[in-house]
Amino acid sequence: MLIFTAIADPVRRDILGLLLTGEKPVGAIVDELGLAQPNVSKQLKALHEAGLVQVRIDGPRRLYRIDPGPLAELDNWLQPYRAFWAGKLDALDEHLMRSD
Amino acid sequence: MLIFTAIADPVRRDILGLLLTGEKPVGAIVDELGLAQPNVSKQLKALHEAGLVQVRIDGPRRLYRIDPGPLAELDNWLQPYRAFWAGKLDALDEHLMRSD
DNA sequence: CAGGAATATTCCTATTTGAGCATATAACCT
DNA sequence: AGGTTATATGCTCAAATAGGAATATTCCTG
Repeated sequence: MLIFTAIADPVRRDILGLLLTGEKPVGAIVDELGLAQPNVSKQLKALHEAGLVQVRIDGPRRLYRIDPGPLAELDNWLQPYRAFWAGKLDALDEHLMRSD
Repeated sequence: MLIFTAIADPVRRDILGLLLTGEKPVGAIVDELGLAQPNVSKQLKALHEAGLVQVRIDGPRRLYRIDPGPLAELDNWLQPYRAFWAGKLDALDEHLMRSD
């Protein structure tokens, strides 16, 4: 699954948000999001296939954590567009630059 | 439509890519992507509803251009995750910093 | 105002996908 | 080994959506 498709789902974005504070077992995500466990597992599988999370086995638990690789790709995709919103500030920027 | 959903579609990403070089009429996008005109119009509508493009009427033509607002939001959403891939370079970064 | 070019809209269909539920697998403990 | 906890998988259904084809709308020109 592509990064773009992976983050299109709000549940998957919520999961990534939770993992910002560090790796978590599935159960913790289920508790915090109030969703059914099978659905959380399925979205975690999707995130894993997209390369957005990695798993670490800890006894009976699976600890999921963020793998930022695909997010860095997204950041890279975004790059050429940055000129557009940066450009909106050009007039101000150049004014300030000249004041230096 | 949310920005995340809007950029999940490859055709819509292609259209945004074409608009990087400036505003274009629908026909130009149709020619360059080799897609049927109604489909291009539909995806442009989706992009417009997502706030990703703006339209300017020029006679019988509609000139579409990028509106970077939602992309800036995406950039903002990405922000907390940057620490993760930046962190991967910390060891190297700090090493280089100390060399200065 | 008639015709033609550019674009939008509608209808239909096939595919995808997320949720719910039931069930299966895996690991730990005694 | 048996029971319990943690997680994954399979099945089915309903909703969303992209594409194709036909049609409608808008605007310019003569």
